[in-house]
Amino acid sequence: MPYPVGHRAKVKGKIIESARRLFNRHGFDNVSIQQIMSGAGLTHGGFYTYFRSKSALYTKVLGCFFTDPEWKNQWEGVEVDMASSQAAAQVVKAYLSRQHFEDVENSCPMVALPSDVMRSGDDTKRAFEEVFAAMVRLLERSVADEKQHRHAKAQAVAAMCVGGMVVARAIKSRAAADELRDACMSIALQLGGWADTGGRVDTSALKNELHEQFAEECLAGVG
Amino acid sequence: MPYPVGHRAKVKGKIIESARRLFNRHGFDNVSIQQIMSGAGLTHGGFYTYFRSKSALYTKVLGCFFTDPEWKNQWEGVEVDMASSQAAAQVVKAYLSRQHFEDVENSCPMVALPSDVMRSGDDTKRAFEEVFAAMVRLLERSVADEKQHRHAKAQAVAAMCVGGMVVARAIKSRAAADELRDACMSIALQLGGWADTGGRVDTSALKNELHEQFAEECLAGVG
DNA sequence: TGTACATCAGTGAACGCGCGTTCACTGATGTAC
DNA sequence: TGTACATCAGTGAACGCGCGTTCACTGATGTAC
Repeated sequence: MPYPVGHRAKVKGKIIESARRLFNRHGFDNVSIQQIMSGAGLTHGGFYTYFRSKSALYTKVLGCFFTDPEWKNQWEGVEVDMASSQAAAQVVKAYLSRQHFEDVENSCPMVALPSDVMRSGDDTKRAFEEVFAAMVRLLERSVADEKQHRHAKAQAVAAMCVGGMVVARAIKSRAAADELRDACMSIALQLGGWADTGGRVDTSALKNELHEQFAEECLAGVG
Repeated sequence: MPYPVGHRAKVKGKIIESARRLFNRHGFDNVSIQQIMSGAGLTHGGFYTYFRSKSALYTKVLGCFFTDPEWKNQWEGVEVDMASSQAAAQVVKAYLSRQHFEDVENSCPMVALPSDVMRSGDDTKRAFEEVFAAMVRLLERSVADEKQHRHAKAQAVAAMCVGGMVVARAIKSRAAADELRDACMSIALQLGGWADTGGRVDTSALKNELHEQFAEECLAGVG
C-alpha cells in the first residue's frame, strides 16, 4: 500500500478548510476550484478525486463547519463553563461580539452564508437547520421562564443573534453596526433572564456542544 | 424629438423591476443580463444604454426596492392605519407572515439578499442601511418603554424580524420554519409591548413610510 | 542493502460553455414642409 | 395629406475571459525479493 494511511483524509480536510475560509469571505459563486485547491497547496486538477462536484464540497463544508478544530479555537477570550447557567449568556455575548463581527473568515456560516443557503439544495438546508437547532437547544436549557415558553424564547433569541449579526455586516456605518450589536446583546440577555455580568467570553463551549452533534457524521464523510 | 417623452424612463423601470424579481430569487451572480432584459421584453444588447454595468444596476435595484409600486401593493390583507399605535405590531406581523415567507420574488431585500450585500460595495451597503434604519424608526415610535430604551428595543425587534425570516428561509423543514416565525412574532410583540390582536394585516403602511424616504432619490435616478 | 516494480496522488493541458461587454447596424418614430 | 428626413431605441453577432470539469500522464511512494 503506497502513501501513509490517512494521507487522503488529511488532504481532504485541508481542502474543506480552504473552501470554508473562501466561501465565508466571498460566497459560493465567487470562489473558484482553482482558488480552493491553491489554498490547500494543490493544483485544481486533483479536485475531482476528492469531491463529486463543487456543490458537493459546499454541502460538506457547511455540514462540517462546527466540527472544524481551527474554527473551534478561534475567538479567544475568557474561560467558559458549559455546566453553568451562564453558558447561554456567554454564547449570546460571543455571538454578538466585535470579534465575531470582524472575523469574517471564521464566522458562523449562518451569518456569512444565509442567502446562499436559501438558494441551495435540501442537503445544505438540512445542515443549516441542524446548526440552528443546536444553538436553540443550547440556549433553551437556561432560559428563565416557565417550561412551555422556553423553546419559543430560545428560538427568538437565536433569531435575534443571527439577524443582528447579519444586518450589522450588511450595513455601511461601523458605528451603527456596533450600536445594533449592543442593542441586540442587551435585549437578548434580558429576554433570556440572564444578568449582564459584563465579562468577556469566547464560544469554545458552544463549539464543543455543537461538535458532539456533528463530529460523527462529518468525520465519517472525511475519512 | 422622436419617441414619446418618458419612454426611456418607463423601460428603465421595467428593467429594474425584472432585475429585482430575478435577484431576489436567484441572487446577484446567478442572474444574467440576458435574463434580466428578456424579463423586461428586450434583448440583452441594449442593456448598456441604460446602465453602466451589472453592478450599477444591482445598487440601483436595492436602493429603489421599497419605492417600487408593484412591491408596495403585494401582500394583500387587512387595512392598516399608520397613525395608530398598532402600526408597529402590524408591521411585525406582516414581516413574519407566511405570505412574506412564501413570496420570495417580492420579499424584503434584507431577507432575500443579506449575504450578497455583505460582499458588495459601499453604495449597496448604504442602501441596505437606510432600509433597516427606516424600519427601526417606524417601530421605535410605538415601543412601550421609557424613551431612552426605545431605540435599542426597536433595533432588537427589527433584527429579530429579519433574522427570523432569514433563518426560516434557509432551513429545510417547513414545520420548523413556521414554528420559528410564530415564536419570533409572539416574542417581538411582547417586547414592543403590543397586544397580539390576532388580526391579519398587510404592510402597505410600512411601504408607504419607506416610500417617502427613498422616492426622491430613486425617481431622480430613473428619470 | 539494493534494485525492480506496482500503485495511485497529484499535474496541467484541454474541452465546451455561458457570461459581461462592445459595436456596427436596423428600423420605427415624430417632424418639417 | 403625403413624402423625405434626422433621430435614436433597440438588435444581435462578436469579443475575450474565466469557469467547472475531464483525462492522459508523471513521478514519488512503499513493497517484494
